[in-house]
Amino acid sequence: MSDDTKALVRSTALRLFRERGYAATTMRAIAQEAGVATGNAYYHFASKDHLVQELYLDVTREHAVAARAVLAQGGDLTARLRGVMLAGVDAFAEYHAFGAEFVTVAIRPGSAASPFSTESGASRELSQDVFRELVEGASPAVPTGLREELPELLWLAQLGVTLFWVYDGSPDQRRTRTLVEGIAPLIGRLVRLSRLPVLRGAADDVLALVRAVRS
Amino acid sequence: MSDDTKALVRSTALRLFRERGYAATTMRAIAQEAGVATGNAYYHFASKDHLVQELYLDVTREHAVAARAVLAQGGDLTARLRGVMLAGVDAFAEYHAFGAEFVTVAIRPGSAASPFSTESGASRELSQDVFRELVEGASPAVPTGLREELPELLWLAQLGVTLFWVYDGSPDQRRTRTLVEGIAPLIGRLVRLSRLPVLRGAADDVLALVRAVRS
DNA sequence: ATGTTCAGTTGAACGTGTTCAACTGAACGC
DNA sequence: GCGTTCAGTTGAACACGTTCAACTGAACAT
Repeated sequence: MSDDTKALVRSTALRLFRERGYAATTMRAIAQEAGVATGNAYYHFASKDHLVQELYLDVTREHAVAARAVLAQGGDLTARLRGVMLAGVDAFAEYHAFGAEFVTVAIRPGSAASPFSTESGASRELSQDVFRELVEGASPAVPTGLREELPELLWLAQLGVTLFWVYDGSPDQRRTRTLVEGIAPLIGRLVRLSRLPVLRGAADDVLALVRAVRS
Repeated sequence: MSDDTKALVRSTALRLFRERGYAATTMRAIAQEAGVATGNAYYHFASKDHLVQELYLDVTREHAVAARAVLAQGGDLTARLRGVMLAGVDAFAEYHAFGAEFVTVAIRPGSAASPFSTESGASRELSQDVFRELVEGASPAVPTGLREELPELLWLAQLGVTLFWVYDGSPDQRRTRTLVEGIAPLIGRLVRLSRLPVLRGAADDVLALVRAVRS
């Protein structure tokens, strides 16, 4: 049946991606391993990028589950951000050997696997929801002025951390973990300070900039 | 002569990149247009990425010249940062249609064209020197604690702005310019505030983080 | 003159992602 | 039964980046 074939191609592709990475996994190998013709894989998935996109969806789902477990424990913004970001590093760890390749594919603006693409909508929503929960459930509560924009900013920060992770050659991605350990309290502190008169202006500028740039 | 051939391949490639973009410029087309065999192009340049790298070097040089003209006018950190970044947007503007492709190539960690690669050393040094001048020549002077790390941070910020620029579909890259107009005074303000007791801790954290993460 | 070397050059060949005209067979209408 | 349709499937074909064994010819040694 068609649906079976599609699922078979999908799972075969994901397995090979995990085993061999992106470049070393050829469309011919995927098709052969799945027992179908190359053209058939293309009937079900428009391109190799669309298959990678499926991998992202898997990983994002894993991360969302792990992140929700962290968020269930409560905590302040710093603790929650730290937990969610570290859960991300853990969820991605399995793929670090090929992470560079995959992020490369993801960052290509035209790519289906780009975090900003229409095709990635599902992963993106899933991931942004986690950050929304992160912000909304934090106690003490995040200042109201920031509550609306912060989730998206944190999601972007997570993308930045992931970009750093790609280039991180240290064992077990220690440097990325160090970055997270440093950046979470830093963001937490800045959010707290944003209510102070001296920083009020800067905070407003950030928000105004985000809004101006988005439209 | 060999050097002539190399220069010819180089200039032909750069012309075609400018005219057609990265993907649409094939190695065969470069070779044919230059009147040499395909293999000959590979004798002089290890890969297509290495040819793109030559384009980056050109653009970086243009940007450095424009940036130095801006810096010669003096000014405070905000004005200088704004000027240098806007000069960057202008220098890159010609390539915006294909910018996405090129940055994609650049960001691939293994790529010769990556801003962090050994091969890009020349462009990187050139560009980082500009930001060092930017910081050192600013008046009022940048706080001593920041003076050492800030140039590299600003260089990274420029990379971030460039990444944004890639995705910026607005006419004349208005949104990127808005981003620069907003982010320059923001950075300027934060640097000024970093001396205040309330922010002193956060500023130290940022520097400690940068150093911890770099090693 | 003749032989030797080797940087420079050639173009066919390889494996890749992707396309596409052709084929298959189950489902459906009559 | 029979014809028609079309989602699903096939594998050869295309253009690409890249490799490489073979060739060229100027420079030099004998």
